[in-house]
Amino acid sequence: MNVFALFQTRVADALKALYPSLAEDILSRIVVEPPRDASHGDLSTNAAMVVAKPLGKNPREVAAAIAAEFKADTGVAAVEVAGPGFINFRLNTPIWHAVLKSVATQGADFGRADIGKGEAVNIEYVSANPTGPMHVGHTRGAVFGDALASLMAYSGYDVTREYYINDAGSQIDTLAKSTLLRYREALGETIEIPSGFYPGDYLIPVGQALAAEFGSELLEKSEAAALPIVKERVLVAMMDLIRADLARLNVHHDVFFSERQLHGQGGDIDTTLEWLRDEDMIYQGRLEPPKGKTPEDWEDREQTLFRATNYGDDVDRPLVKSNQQYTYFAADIAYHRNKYLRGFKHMVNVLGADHSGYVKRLQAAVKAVSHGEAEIDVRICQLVRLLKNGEPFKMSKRSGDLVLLSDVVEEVGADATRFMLLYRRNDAAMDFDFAVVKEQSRDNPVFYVQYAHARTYSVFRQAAEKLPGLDLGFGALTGADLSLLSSDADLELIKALAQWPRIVASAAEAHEPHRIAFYLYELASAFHGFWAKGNQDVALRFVNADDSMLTKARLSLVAAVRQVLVNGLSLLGVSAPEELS
RNA sequence: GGCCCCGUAGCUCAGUCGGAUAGAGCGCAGGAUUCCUAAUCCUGAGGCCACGCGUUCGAAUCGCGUCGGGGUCACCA
Repeated sequence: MNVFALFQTRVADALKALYPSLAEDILSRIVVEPPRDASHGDLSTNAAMVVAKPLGKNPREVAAAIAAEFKADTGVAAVEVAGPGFINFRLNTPIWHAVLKSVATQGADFGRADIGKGEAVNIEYVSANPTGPMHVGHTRGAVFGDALASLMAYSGYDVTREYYINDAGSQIDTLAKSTLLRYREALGETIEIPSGFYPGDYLIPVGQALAAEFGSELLEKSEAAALPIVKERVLVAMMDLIRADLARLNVHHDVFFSERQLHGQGGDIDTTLEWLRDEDMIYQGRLEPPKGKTPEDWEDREQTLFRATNYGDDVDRPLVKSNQQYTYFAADIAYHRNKYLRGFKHMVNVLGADHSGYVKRLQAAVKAVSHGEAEIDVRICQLVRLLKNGEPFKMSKRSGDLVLLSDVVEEVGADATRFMLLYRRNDAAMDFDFAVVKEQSRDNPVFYVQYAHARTYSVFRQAAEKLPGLDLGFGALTGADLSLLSSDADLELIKALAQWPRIVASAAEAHEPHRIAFYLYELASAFHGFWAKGNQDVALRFVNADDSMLTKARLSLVAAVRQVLVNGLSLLGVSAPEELS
């Protein structure tokens, strides 16, 4: 039950009855939300101000007319016009008790919405090159994409979580060569790793596995013959490594899409370019060097260009390199056409800040290959600066100069890592201080929220102890007399719960999972606040040994808080422990 | 030089498809535990929302410009 959506509809209906000429798209701009100042009431709407202009009427006049429609409503205790034309509603308590009831009956589905209407959305995230283990730079995008996917699935989209494996470029050739060296090392040779190769220890076991599988057989082949075999093995090994790293963070994908399958004669890239040519989206031409500084090896040449400028990009983009291979972008156009042909009209890509220059051409590509039928939202995750006590972070590394994702998870745990990364807007750079994130204290919102959840279990333990005969089962609680929950403190907490569905909807629409994290913090705060009131006022305790009826009602409130905390934490992929150790 | 992101309390950040007196945590000052976990709560101080101009009933939010921080700029992926 979403109280806000309910009144949005009712206000819109009232307006339609009053002014039949109003267009639907104007009505859709009406917002019903809690007023900033709670003393203004429970709900507030800008409806009158939104429609006043198209109607050519005074906002306060319209507001008064709408308000009159609700005067006789039994659910509405008071309705008044305020300020420039806000309409404020104060609701009667049975509505809030109905919300509480619906949390119990809907359970994990309380907050689930159907804004996606079952439409397919493809969310691509991580897509790190399979050349080694995941490092911290990948972590934010991984967590963000994963949480966004959960959020959109919860909001009625048919979500596919996808990982694009960049397994076709020259980096992969270098990876194979590096692995071949490790293979020779495993056979007893002393090797030296040239600069430009991948020096990481993680290739040693791959070399050993090759030695175990092939003995010295590969040495007898030419490098050209051996490399493809090595490449197959090392790609599998690297993807296993990456999947294992992601699993540590509780990040998962449905589809791993290989770039290599797009290449080759008659492959998707060929057919896509042919199609683009037929559509006159490709031409042979020259590019201007970038303004400001010309690259030293700039070569003015005629090349195959995609008309990206026709679709909002700043320049047309090359599709074929000077060595006649396809550019990365050519493959990416084919890839996104493939997504479109698989039925995705909604796509989301989660990219790192270093790819922000890539956004426009990606949007251009999607627009072109779908004739404008598909849309792609590119979410950029800004850089994360690693700190320890305010100092730039260094730690012992197992490979290269990079701090690994697995190091971070080992150091602070998956829950804290995920929550902290999701407790920031994705498009703002952030600091990640290990000392703060590790500290299980008030500084750390993840423990604050988990503590609130654990406290709900504590309440039930207490109830079982103090009222041994009391039935605390689900059936008993749904039968509780909720009208006993009439204090301001009770209602305040229920109203916090009532926010959940609209928070989910707004977060899903905006593709902003951090709103979930902030809401959970607020709900936890409301719950901790209620708890503290019980210290002052016995009547506000959850457990009252001499009043089992009130206790039951309060316990159903506690159960509802727990349910919403669980619903939110599970969207974020953060655990909800019954006790903090 | 072009493009993208950011600039809000001492610090870290919410709030931004225009809405009422701009919020939270930390830090600072003070207070709460005979009673459900004080890993908690309550009170207080603290702001030209970087700056200027504009759009209108109304701007932290939208537009233009300036300043400051970060990212990025054919033939890498």
